Amino acid sequence: MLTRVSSTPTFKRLPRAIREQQMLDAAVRVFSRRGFHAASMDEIADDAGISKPMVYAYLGTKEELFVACLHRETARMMEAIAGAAAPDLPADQRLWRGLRAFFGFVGAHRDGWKVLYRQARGSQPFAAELAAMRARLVGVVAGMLDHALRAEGREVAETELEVVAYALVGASESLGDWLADHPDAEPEKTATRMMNVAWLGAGQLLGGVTWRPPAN
Amino acid sequence: MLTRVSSTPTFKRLPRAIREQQMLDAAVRVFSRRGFHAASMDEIADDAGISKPMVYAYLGTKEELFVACLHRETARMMEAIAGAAAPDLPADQRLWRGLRAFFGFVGAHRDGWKVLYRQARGSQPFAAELAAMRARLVGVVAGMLDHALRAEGREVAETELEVVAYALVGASESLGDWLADHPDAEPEKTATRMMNVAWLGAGQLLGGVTWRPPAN
Amino acid sequence: MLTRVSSTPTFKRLPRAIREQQMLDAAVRVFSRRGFHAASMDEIADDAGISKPMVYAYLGTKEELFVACLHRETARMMEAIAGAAAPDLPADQRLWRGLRAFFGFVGAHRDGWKVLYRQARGSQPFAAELAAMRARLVGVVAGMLDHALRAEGREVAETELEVVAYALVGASESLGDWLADHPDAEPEKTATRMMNVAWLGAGQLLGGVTWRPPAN
Amino acid sequence: MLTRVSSTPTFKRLPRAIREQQMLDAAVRVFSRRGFHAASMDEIADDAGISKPMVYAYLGTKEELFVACLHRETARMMEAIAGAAAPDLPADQRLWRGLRAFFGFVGAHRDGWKVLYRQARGSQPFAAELAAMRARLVGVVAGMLDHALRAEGREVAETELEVVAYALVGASESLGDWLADHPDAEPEKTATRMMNVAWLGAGQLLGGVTWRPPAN
DNA sequence: TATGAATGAGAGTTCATTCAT
DNA sequence: GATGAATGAACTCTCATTCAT
Repeated sequence: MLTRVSSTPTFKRLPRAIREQQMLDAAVRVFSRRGFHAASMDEIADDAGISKPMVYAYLGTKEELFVACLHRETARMMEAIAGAAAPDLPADQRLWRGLRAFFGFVGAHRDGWKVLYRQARGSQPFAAELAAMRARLVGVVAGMLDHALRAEGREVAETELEVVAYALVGASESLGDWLADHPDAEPEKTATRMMNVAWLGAGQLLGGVTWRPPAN
Repeated sequence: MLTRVSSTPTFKRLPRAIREQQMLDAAVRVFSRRGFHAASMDEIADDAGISKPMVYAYLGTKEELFVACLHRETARMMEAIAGAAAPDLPADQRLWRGLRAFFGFVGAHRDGWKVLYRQARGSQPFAAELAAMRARLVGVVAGMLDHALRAEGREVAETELEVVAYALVGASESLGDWLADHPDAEPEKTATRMMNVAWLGAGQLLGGVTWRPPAN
Repeated sequence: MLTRVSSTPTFKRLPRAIREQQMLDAAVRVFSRRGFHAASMDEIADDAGISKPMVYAYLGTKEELFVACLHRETARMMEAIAGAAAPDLPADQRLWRGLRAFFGFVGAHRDGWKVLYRQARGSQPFAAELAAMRARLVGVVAGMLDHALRAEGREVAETELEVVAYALVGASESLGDWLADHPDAEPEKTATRMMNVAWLGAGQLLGGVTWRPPAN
Repeated sequence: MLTRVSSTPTFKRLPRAIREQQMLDAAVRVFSRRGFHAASMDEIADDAGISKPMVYAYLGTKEELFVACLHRETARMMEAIAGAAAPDLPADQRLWRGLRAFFGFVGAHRDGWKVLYRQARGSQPFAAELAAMRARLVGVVAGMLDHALRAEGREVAETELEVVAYALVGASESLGDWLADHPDAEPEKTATRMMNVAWLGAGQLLGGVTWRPPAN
């Protein structure tokens, strides 16, 4: 029930760009708290301290609003990672810095991460967006592995590489998700652990060691 | 007058036990297709070929229905895995069989998997259920690693082990998710790949090789 | 949700007359507990230890069932009162015995009374039934007053009498209602108090004393 | 093209305060017509000439809406009575004016009265509200009696007084209910009759005359 | 620019009632 | 005589979305 509240208007007539960021912040918060469907435009507007029609005027439909959140968070994350893993570093350095940036981002933007990882996934309209981002990540990781591999004069089928990369990305996502739910966990430590699993496991593969299923 | 005779008579008045399974099947299908919120009880009832009130009479609320699905699918999956990874086998054998069972299950019950992995996760009321299952898996995997480790006279802090196990489980889940979306992919092959990453990576760790973050 | 319960059937294949009374008992209980609308045929059948179709077979529609309850309780109450207030007694004796019987009935059949007084009243389909019963009571009371009056050689317009009688009946109903809600109250005492108000007030009127509104 | 001009434009976009009153009016009408359970929010919205969501937005749940009606009508009635029966008048004057105000209110707000008297009573969630109002009335009446009594140097046990007051209030309610169902009845006349019963009956009691049950 | 007022459409849930066995 | 299985129809409540000011 709508109860009348005499609210002291905090800031009015803000320039559009700022209002939009406020709204996106609120939307990310609410989507992360409730999930896409359970989130209501009312709550988002409230949380942004603004009236519903403004949200529609600036960011459009609920779906469009979610996509906008997705875009912003995706961009932020990819930027953070790309900025850290400079392509001219040696492979292990790149991987390490990438992981550190990734877990750093998750730790600093837990809400954004939940939106990205938990809401977008599985909801048909947004899965594509997410898949694209993951594909880019997988590509980058596969590239690193391939590079390191060639440096040692070895070569592995592309599919093979991709699955390994996919598994590494998946493991990182899971650990990231775990991090998002544990406010006290340290991103840096988590990154180190992931690096251990990733680099050593991959390293073996790259070194030519392979496990093969038994005959039966 | 033309009387239609339906060659396949839609069976009516079925005993409860059967109807319940039909409903759960339908529910799993619809939840996997739409997600929890977007799924409507109407669609589930329709898909089960029965009227809505029966669903409520037998399986209760939408939430309770979802939990029932969750239970059934979780149980099925854990059974499949536990049945395959007999505890008296050597660690690598257990891991391998467990993974094969896991990917086999995902391949055979893609809908069930989506419900488990994509819907339950992140939706507050169900996350706990899921987390419990994952915890059991992580525990089992950590146990395997620990066992293998001790066999070689080595030891690793429990937390360390758990994070590694968590990463392996996470990677498997991601690969499972990927499998669920690629109808043509072969579960066995996916299992093999995962085994490679897991066993080799873990093997290194167990062998005492460790990666350390650089000074800066 | 319908949960399967393996119930040990208490008595089966009872003769119709008994089953009907069981059902009416259950119905009165449930209607009194929940009110007409909030009561569900399911709960009534359950409370009677019988399946729903039997209720329909024996007592018909929910509305018909309620009317049946109404009839039975009304008849019981009128019987109790009529049996006590023999027409050959002096007026004050009749009034006193009638009141005692009335409050005795309410005290002994609190559920029945609630059905009568709280549910039937105001619900269009049943109000008539109730109004009829009240009319009979009012008639009896008015008759008593008239009789006593004539014995003293006085006379009062019929309308006048009826309103007084109506007020007395109303007061008794209210006190009855109060009694139904206070399990520890003593019916006899309540009857005495009502008798005081009724007999003295009426007595004055009958004695020719009248209160008149002031000029303004 | 024929453009219709509605001479009485159905005003739209009314301010909240007005709409709320319109809704309450409609709700009282419908609740009185159908009873709480049988009334549907659809019908109430229709009757108010507005869409359902507005009702929910302004007045909340069906239950809350009913309570709001209850509050408004209770307040109105108590105000009418309290305003009439000024405490500095002699007891009989107060009683008379109170009764006149009461029956005047019932005559003028028949719908409101039905809601108060017939729906709220017996429905668990609202009975308390009603009981509170009745308790206040009973208290006031008992106070009047006590006052008049002491003026004559007499005294009666509190419980005794309360039951008498309760009976008087009950009688008035019943007469009020009768009035609500008889559009042609005159409130003033009904008040006079009630006053007769009340004042004379109470007067006797106050004068020390008492009726006692016979030995048997 | 900004918002209170307003609604169409639909979801979950329950219930009286009836078959078919 | 007795019941488990089954449903059409309502009803409460919510939400994304849009006017009109």
